[in-house]
Amino acid sequence: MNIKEASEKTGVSSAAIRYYEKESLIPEIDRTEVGNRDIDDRIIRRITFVTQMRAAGMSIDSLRRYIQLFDAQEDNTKEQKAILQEQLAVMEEKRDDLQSAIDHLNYKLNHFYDHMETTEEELRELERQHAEKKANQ
Amino acid sequence: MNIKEASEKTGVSSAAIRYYEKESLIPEIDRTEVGNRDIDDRIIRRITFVTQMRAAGMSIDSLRRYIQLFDAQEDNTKEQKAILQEQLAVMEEKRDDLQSAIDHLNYKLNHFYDHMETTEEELRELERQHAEKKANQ
DNA sequence: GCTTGCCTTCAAGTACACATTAAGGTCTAT
DNA sequence: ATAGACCTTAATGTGTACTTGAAGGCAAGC
Repeated sequence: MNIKEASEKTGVSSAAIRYYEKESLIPEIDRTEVGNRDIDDRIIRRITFVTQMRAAGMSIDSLRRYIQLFDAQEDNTKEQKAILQEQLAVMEEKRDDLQSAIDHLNYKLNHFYDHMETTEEELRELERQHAEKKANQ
Repeated sequence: MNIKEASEKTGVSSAAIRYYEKESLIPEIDRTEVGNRDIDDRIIRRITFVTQMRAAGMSIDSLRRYIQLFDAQEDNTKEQKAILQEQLAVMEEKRDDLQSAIDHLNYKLNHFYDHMETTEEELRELERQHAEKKANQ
């Protein structure tokens, strides 16, 4: 499969696929005789994995670190698990934040009045959370 | 309240507050006699609103458009509601995507093997979704 | 009167994640 | 054999969302 077909299959642009390869987010891709990339299903799966993690908010840099660990020969399953679990925690927090914002918007929609501004109670709660986060650092 | 206190209260940097004002995400802030910003709770609430929507993935540009509509004199409640509802839909989709990725990672953690790559079935499902999205455009 | 610490504006710099362009190679069809 | 549609690398450009730096003003404390 050439890069264009891979692009169409994954929804990731050709330029982005080359970029991912260069940045070691996906393995080095085999080449045809004339030097064109020949992409197989293993690569497609890796691209798809990258896309999912990117959509979930993982940065190129974090992804590279994880993948390098993964590709290393040593048995670092524990470390890999830890990283996955860390990422999972980040994503769950993101999801919860998103849910809060959704609740907030739903509230505003239901009480459609002064809806652009946070209410006093909400503000106090947010301030409390902010202070808490700071204390946790 | 000066800009530094406002920054500490909201967790948004002084520079970012100035930037938000310049970009009309928050109203023009009152000044003291010497020209320093004097920030009241109304502004704090607006900053907090912006922070929430930003964290939920709303761009500066979309936010500005929404806020400009809101600040306009005409009665455009319906339009505002529509925009809020649109944003709500975007956020819910984001939350669901995030949940899918979380499920995916959890699965990988539980079947810790070949976990970096998407399975064949998942791949087929993703391809299906991709085709569907394309068809919807 | 000088340092410290806050503030101001305006311009320029930065990080991320690609996208685009340039210059050229290969393959297929007409 | 020339066009068209792919491909390659390398360098440069782009948009977003700020951050940082320069140059200066104001007020308090030593």
